[in-house]
Amino acid sequence: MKTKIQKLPSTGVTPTEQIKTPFWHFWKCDRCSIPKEETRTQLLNAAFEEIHQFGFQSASLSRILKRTGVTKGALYHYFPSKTDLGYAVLDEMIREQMLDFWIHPLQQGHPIDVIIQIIEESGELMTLEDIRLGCPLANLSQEMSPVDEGFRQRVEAQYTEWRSALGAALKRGQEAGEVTNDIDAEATAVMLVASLEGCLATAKNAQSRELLMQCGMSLIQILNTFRQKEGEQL
Amino acid sequence: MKTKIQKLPSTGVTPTEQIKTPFWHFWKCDRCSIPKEETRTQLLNAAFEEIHQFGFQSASLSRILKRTGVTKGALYHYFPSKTDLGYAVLDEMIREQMLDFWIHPLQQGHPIDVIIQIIEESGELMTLEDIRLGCPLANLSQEMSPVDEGFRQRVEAQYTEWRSALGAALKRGQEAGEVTNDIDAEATAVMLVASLEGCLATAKNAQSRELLMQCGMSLIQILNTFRQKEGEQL
DNA sequence: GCGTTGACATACCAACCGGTATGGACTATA
DNA sequence: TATAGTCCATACCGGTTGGTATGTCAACGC
Repeated sequence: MKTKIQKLPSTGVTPTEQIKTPFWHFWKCDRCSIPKEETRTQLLNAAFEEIHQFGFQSASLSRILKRTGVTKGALYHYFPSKTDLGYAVLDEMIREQMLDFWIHPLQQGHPIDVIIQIIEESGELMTLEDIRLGCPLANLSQEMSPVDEGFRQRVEAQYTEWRSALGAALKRGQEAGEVTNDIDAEATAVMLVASLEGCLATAKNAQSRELLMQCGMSLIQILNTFRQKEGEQL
Repeated sequence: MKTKIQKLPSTGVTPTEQIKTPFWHFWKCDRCSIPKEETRTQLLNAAFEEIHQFGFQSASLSRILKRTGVTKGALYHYFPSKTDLGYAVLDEMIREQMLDFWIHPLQQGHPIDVIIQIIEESGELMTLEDIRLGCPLANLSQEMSPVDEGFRQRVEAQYTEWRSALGAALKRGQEAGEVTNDIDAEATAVMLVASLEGCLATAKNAQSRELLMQCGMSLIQILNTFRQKEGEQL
């Protein structure tokens, strides 16, 4: 059984600032759960930020080294190449947040309620900077999928996991009589992920929270049409 | 009044191959309407392809020059910088196809029918290569919006135009009693563009036509719920 | 004929890129 | 105490980048 991060008792102090960051915000991994800040972790964090800002191909190793104060020798001690550094960011940092943010919450509760809640919360909590930089997974996907097969497959694995979790939740909802049988759970999951990422991309280019909210609201409206109407359980 | 490209009388010869390429296919501008292949046009075409493949930042001027056989002197004669070359691709090539593909068709007909038709046609007509490379507008948006304000604004202008055209069409449909008044035309337009680009991005990373179709079908299903039900015109 | 202009061509540049070779400090083990 | 392995640090490398300075040459105006 996996332990999940819970809301801490209000001590008045914000602890790791990792608590209130949902939705497309799911990647906000910065300095999350640092056992000790070893060189590798530092590099991973800096690489994440660099890639998030400039994309992978335009990410500069020397800039990463400058940020961290780490030397090139150290970097190439831990990672055989720039590409592998990118893979590590994808596998270790981005994936972790995806799990916390979507996969785990989707495992229980009324699926439509859960999804809507994640959307609403996150729409409010995202900073403009978050909006401006966009979803790291989507960024890497768009940039790297035609260029590097390794990236493509890793990203695809994460999207597949996301879609599966959504699809399973919807199907569970259908069996529980909470979700209409009019929809194909799997196809709807595909569409939902696409639309969510599309909303993020839209807001990113517009650098507009308003557009993000508007887009989210339309999605929520659609989600509500997926509810099983009262009195027509099979 | 603008003249539109029509289906040519069937002479058995494919004329400019520009005819059957709808939907997210809308950018397929390659060698479209060449008055004479002057150097500038050649550069523009090659730059488009290079950027489409590698993204703008990783697009290589020397590779563009190699492809075209044009020299660097010529390039810098027509374009003051790499960035301006990118702007030109955006403004002259991508925009043209956006107009042909979405803006103009949306100006008449039953809006929902028109949208569905574009989706269906294009889902079938896209090649795997098209899917793999994704929508050039979305690519540039994702890559450049956080990095270069000039790109961001130009891309945003095109998205705004697209959304406006969709929103206007939906509103027209509402007034004509074809589209339900339950939806907010503008918000729905925002969501539609987001979802369309999301579908494309999904299929791009998966390199899967099947996923594209699945995603498109879900969207079409949603679009159909926007139809005004019979007998409840106000 | 003569100067100007547009349309290139050639050569060159500093900056930066990812990557590597070498070596040294420290630690754990034999 | 010798040896091996980990964890880096420094110096260096060839290749590529976007950009520029200079030159050429035909066309055109006068």
